[in-house]
Amino acid sequence: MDNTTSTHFVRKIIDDDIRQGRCPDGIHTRFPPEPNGFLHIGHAKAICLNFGMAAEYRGKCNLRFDDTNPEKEDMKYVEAIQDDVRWLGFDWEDRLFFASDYFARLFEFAIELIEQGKAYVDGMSAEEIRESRGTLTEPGTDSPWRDRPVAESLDLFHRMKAGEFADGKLVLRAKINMRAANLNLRDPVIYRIRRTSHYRTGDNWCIYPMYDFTQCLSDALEHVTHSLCSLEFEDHRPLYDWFIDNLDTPSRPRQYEFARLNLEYTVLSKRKLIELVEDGHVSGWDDPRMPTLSGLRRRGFTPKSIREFCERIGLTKNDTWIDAGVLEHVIRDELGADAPRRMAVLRPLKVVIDNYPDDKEELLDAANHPQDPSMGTRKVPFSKVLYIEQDDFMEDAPKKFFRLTPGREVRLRYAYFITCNEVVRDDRTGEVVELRCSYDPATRGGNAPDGRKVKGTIHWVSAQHARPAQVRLYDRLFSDANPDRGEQDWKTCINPDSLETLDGCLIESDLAQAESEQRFQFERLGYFCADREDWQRESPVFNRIVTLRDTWAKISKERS
RNA sequence: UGGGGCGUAGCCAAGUGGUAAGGCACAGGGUUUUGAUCCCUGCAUUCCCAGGUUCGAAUCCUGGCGCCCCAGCCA
Repeated sequence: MDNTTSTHFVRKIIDDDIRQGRCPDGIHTRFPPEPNGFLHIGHAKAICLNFGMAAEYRGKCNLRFDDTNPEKEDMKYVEAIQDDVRWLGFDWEDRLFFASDYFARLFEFAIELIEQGKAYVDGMSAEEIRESRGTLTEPGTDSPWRDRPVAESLDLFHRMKAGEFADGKLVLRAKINMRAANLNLRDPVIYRIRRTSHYRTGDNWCIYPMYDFTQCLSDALEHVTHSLCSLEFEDHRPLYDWFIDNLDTPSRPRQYEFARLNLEYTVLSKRKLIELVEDGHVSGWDDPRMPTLSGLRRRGFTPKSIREFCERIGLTKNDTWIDAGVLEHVIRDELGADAPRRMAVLRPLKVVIDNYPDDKEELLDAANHPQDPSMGTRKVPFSKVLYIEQDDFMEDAPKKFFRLTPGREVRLRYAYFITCNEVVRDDRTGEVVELRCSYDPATRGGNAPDGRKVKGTIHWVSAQHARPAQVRLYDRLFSDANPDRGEQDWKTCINPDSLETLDGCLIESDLAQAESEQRFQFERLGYFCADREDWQRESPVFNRIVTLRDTWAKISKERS
């Protein structure tokens, strides 16, 4: 295990700030989601960073909903987001905030700006504003309203608030510099009229502040010391600082930017995730194939594994694409150590042990975790008719196949050595429907007293004791590592085989007693989780979280 | 042709003038009643390129090149 916690650049900044005595009251961060969608693994990176730094430096981290756009936001998202942050393992204590709670303060700040002659009410249309903004290479031009008297702007702004103007008729703009090389400084709009009911403030307001104005001032009001955001806001930092420098704020926060996460074989843009949900490509925000936290949770990922993932991917300003294998690795690593082992047969093939008494049954000892005796053992019932995995039998087996094949002996895990003597086929289809085998009573438990070895060990269940279950096999949602690459529409590379539902699975009987969200290793297959939504004792449903590493699959794939 | 960032292995990532950490992936070997786990071993003569400074450069200087972001009354 990797024990080198990196001193990434944010830690260095904080260390330096502390050393220089810039944070006398400790460090204070915040996670500021907009409640317009569900949180995904990319947000987890930000959450772990913000709450993580606060915890590490014994500071505080607020949860603040950045809800300044009533057209997109909704209460159902604020609830889902809180659930997800809590599930991830973080606690904002009594510091649950909403930017919308600051609307009155923000309005006052705007007045303060106008009074200083640093903001003005503009009467140009959205199109006119866009045209006068200039381009990347050409400067913008001043609005004819730019030098409107302070008193007039003040009056107009109050009347905007009072609802005297139609949507889009007027805006409040910061008076900075229309010729600035940084477009964000070309007199940005800071308030717009939007006669839309807000999910929290209702119809109290018909003017709403913009992000740039809201974010920095909210940070200042909350005494945030380190405002961590993603790289696309780097260009906004001068604006962030401009508001703070020009207003009488209770504190002086600083913004720092890091690169957002890109993960192979998925998409992490809110717009695209919404589209996947709304167009029915997935069953919902919590579909186990989704990179959302609720999706990962339903799939069976643990909060700890997500946190570990966020630790491993590092924190820099580089554009990064994280290998899908990293996520698989962290969950295998955790569950490999923690998950109790059970046997389950996903695609059953009937096996009859001819020389085993018809009505006999016995209970065999099986370890719940071979590497961790403290997890104990259990009794597994054995009888004449069993089921094994179809993949564990091959009629014309290549040399390297060391599972069951006619005439060869294998071990049934924790049970007996068996030999396949006869293959029974369906008369019409020719399909193998049953294997007739014999067992060696001396090999009870899986060891031969004469010391003979078998190369293969396979899992099994007893026909009369096993319970039926549905198992859902998940694969990556996209067939291309980067669905946005090239000209193609990202939706053309949605993997049509990302979900396979298996209905005739047979599981050890005690698995049917599991609680929803309980995780197990199905030996030789992978890690599985009792579905959070659909699990029922009468009809168990398991989701495959991830397979075990499978060298054989690799070998057999190379052969074909 | 503007501004802001970023370039160290297939993917992440340390390193800040003293001779390229670590993880993932991959390959080989050992242990094994899970083809799993675990354990070894290998995996950048070179840090985007080219010059320069220096006894010594991924680190400093100069000049190139490449990639990402910005022209919402979104965040």
